[in-house]
Amino acid sequence: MPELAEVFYYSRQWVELQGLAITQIFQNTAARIFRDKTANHWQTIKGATLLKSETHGKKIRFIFNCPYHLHIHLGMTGKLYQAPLNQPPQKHQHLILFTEQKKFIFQDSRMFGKATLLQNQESETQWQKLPTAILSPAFTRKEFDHLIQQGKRKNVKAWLLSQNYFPGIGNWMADEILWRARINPFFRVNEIPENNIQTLYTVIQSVSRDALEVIGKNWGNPPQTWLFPHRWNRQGICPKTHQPLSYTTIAGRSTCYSPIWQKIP
DNA sequence: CCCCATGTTCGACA
DNA sequence: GTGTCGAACATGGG
Repeated sequence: MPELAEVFYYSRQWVELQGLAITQIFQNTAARIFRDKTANHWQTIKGATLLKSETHGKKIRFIFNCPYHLHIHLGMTGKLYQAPLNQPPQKHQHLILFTEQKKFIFQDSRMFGKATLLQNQESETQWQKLPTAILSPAFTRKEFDHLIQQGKRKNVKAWLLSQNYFPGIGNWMADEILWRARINPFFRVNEIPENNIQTLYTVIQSVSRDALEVIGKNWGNPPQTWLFPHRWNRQGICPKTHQPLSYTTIAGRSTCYSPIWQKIP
């Protein structure tokens, strides 16, 4: 489920961990989410305190006052939340950080997510190497043109889904972006009409911003003026044309678009 | 039973 | 080297 805004939302569910000392750790060590065995020093965060957390695209990291940082990727079904200490354990809770007051939980049924403990220096190095965030001032039109050059032969949807280029964009965001920019998802990047390029550049940023505003803060429901609420059932109606939406598979992902609105020239 | 799923990675192939 | 495609990962929902 999690894309840019959902990942941010979940990262905030652990915000109250900040300043609390971790008294105990529970790990379902057999769970696939621990498959990156870069460090096996999980017990060192026992007694540590969370200083801060941050997200970048779909990645989250937690910085403790100890030699290791916790990196989390939520995969398809991962979620972070807190619960009272006396709440009985639930299925698929693979990592639990206990404090005196509450427990902080990483739950993931399909286990495509990941939890990794990285030495501070290694964590820093990896974080510095991440691509330009869409909402950072460095995401300039010039930078965007560079990404267009790199992706020109690719299918536009596959290109938007590349985390190296557009960190945080996932399947529903890619569809929302192409719909708002009126670009047909079957296009290749170099087939995008010239006068749609600037729109696309703008829309990538506005969809990211809007998603964070609506979903990132309180998991609100996006308005009916977005493609979002119409794309889930197979009989959606385009809010622009009031005609049925089309459903197909592109780049191996389910794709929804409005055929007249996102017309082929 | 069937098909589908908001993610990523890897191998096969044109 | 490029890009595309399908499968795989593991589970639950309709």
